[in-house]
Amino acid sequence: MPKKDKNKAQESNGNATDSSQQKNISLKDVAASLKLSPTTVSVVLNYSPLADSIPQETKDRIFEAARNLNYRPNYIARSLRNQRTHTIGVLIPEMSDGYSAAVLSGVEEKLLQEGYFYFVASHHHREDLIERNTQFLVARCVEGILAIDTPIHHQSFLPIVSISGHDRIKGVTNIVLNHETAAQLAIEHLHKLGHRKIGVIKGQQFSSDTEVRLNTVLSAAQKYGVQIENNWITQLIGDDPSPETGYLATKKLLSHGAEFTALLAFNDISAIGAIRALREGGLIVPNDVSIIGFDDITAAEYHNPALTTIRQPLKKMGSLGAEHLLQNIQKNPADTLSLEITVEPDLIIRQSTAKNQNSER
Amino acid sequence: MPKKDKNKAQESNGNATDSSQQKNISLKDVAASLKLSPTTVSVVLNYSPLADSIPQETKDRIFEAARNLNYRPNYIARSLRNQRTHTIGVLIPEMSDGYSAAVLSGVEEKLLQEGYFYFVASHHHREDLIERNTQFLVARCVEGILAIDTPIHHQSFLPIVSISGHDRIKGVTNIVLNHETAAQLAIEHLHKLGHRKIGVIKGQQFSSDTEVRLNTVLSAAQKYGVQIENNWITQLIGDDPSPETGYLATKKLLSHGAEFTALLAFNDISAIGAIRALREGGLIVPNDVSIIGFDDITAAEYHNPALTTIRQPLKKMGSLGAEHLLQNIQKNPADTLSLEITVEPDLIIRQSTAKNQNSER
DNA sequence: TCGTCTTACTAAATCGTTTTAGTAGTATTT
DNA sequence: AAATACTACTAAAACGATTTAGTAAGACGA
Repeated sequence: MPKKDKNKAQESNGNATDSSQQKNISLKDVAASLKLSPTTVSVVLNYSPLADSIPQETKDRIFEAARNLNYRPNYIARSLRNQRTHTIGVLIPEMSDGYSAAVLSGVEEKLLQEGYFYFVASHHHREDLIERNTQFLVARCVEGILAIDTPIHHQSFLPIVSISGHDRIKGVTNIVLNHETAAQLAIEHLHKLGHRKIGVIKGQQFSSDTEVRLNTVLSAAQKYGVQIENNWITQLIGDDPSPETGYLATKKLLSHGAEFTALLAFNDISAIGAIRALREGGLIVPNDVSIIGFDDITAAEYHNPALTTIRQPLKKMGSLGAEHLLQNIQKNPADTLSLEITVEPDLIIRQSTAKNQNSER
Repeated sequence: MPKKDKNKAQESNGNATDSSQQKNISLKDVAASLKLSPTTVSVVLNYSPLADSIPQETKDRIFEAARNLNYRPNYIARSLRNQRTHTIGVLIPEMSDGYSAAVLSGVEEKLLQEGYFYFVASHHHREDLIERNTQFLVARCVEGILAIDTPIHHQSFLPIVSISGHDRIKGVTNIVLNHETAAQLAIEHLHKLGHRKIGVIKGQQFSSDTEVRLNTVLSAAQKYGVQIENNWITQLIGDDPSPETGYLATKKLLSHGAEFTALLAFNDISAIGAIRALREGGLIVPNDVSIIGFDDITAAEYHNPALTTIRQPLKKMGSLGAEHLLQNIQKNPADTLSLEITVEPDLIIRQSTAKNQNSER
């Protein structure tokens, strides 16, 4: 009776087409094809210690059958049983602003390495969407949440890691830039070039870095004896992710004749807008005004003039964030303490800053 | 015996802290608290037609209990039972190149609207990673795959939509730019400005648009009587996503003294690199050479000079792709036909192109 | 020879839902 | 007054894995 030995999968697959056709093979099918129980097959395929007593010969048969039938464990069933989804949720303000994407690339690399996937949800700086998306992610059974440049107000039963967030919440790990060093690098650089009067473009209200950035810059300025008058400070308005906001902010600054010799922009995007506004005002960068950006996005290097900027290690911040989130997931939620991890900025000198040539001002 | 009426959830929650503490409430818990069966609770909460015979009063009690206990159905259990994950997989070359992010923002918007989430996996143009990531996504039980600028070689039992892909595979829906129009817009624009000798920067070998882009440009050039010599064509080499590749390609072009008056770059990134190379070669854009980019990434507008470019509606391509993928998922896999959906490019005129002033060449 | 150990497995419970197939009890029809 | 239909539910199977708690058969020791 050789016919009877034919296994199920082969029988069900009438014409021998390529592998794209057949219905999914379950553990039960593999077990049936071997006349073993699902239990045995499961423990063997999972290298469970329970399989210690199973003879090697049987194990080999099981592995072979699994291969031949192209058995792929059903992730959903496994997740249900094990109460692990190996999935995390990522909250970002905006997909297409460059910043989030840079951080995400670090996040992705680390997560994939560890067998995790992630869901992304963007909230466009709207509080209600942050709340809603968080709930969606929790409903999807993510094991933790990574909040990129996104304010987090309540603590949660899920592990949370916040990247460039500025709320101190119990149990939330923060990945932040060393803002003191960043401000110091910028001010020191301009000071060395002979600038003593500096204008500043603040970030938008909603941007989590806005406040620290300004404060650290002001105290660094004081330390170096550099002058920053209140009316040399302007602010980005609105959530347009293009340089337009920086352009408008700088126009306003110029309109009341501020007399700084260098300008410190909130980020590279706004620095680019600022340069355009200055050029339209007849001021050449860096000859008349030096300008320094922040972040070091790709465009910074290839802008004309190439931007001097304070680089944030965005990709690294992403992978660090992912790493700590996974650590917290492993841990008992009770003993995850609030941690703050600081990464260091770099000063990248290019062509948008130069020696102060205004002997007068 | 009033004590006995206390329901489970209240009992288990010793001290009345905020909602962040309690363990998850299951359907069974809700049912038990009402002394009903899980069946009844399930049909009512799902508005199943089976609930028709349940009196309104009972329904109200059920809804109320669900609210009070803060019942959230377990997505995993539901997915297992219904064989639907409401999750799709997205393949991209690179997270941080701007292009993918722009498309993704359209994808995300559409998917979230329809209650779907997505997993992203990037492959950095490596065939083995494309293969591996696809398998990972399938193992995660995604309902379909969206391939962004990613070559797809085999058909699959899963619905696939390809955005800017160029393989025609049975059952795969393609979202593509109208490349003929794009080429025509570019050549026509340069022709109108008096340019008759045009250089071209081809894309990398691995980029799916490379071939069509060149072919459509060549035939448009022929149509308009514009000259493109073979040695005025250069190619991007390597997978550096920065303008460096465009810079190097253009250097090479200049090194053997090509005499074009306008240059058509593969994309905006390479156009930016090209401009730098030209400038270093003593050629001013657009006075000496006009240059036209492709894509219209954000940086294009704020570059100096602002780039004239052919805009691809990337976000729209993303949302169209997502839309069609969801449609194919609804359908019977047998009757999804190979479809090609074309989107239209726009010519965006800025400052990198100008009238041909080289009377001689 | 009885009891204990080891080997090589398996039955059944479980994760949290949805769905199929009932079942009492009452109301309506014939 | 029996047959039928409706109301208001429930028990149990199913989705596809993992894990707990066995069991039958043979080996070994006292």
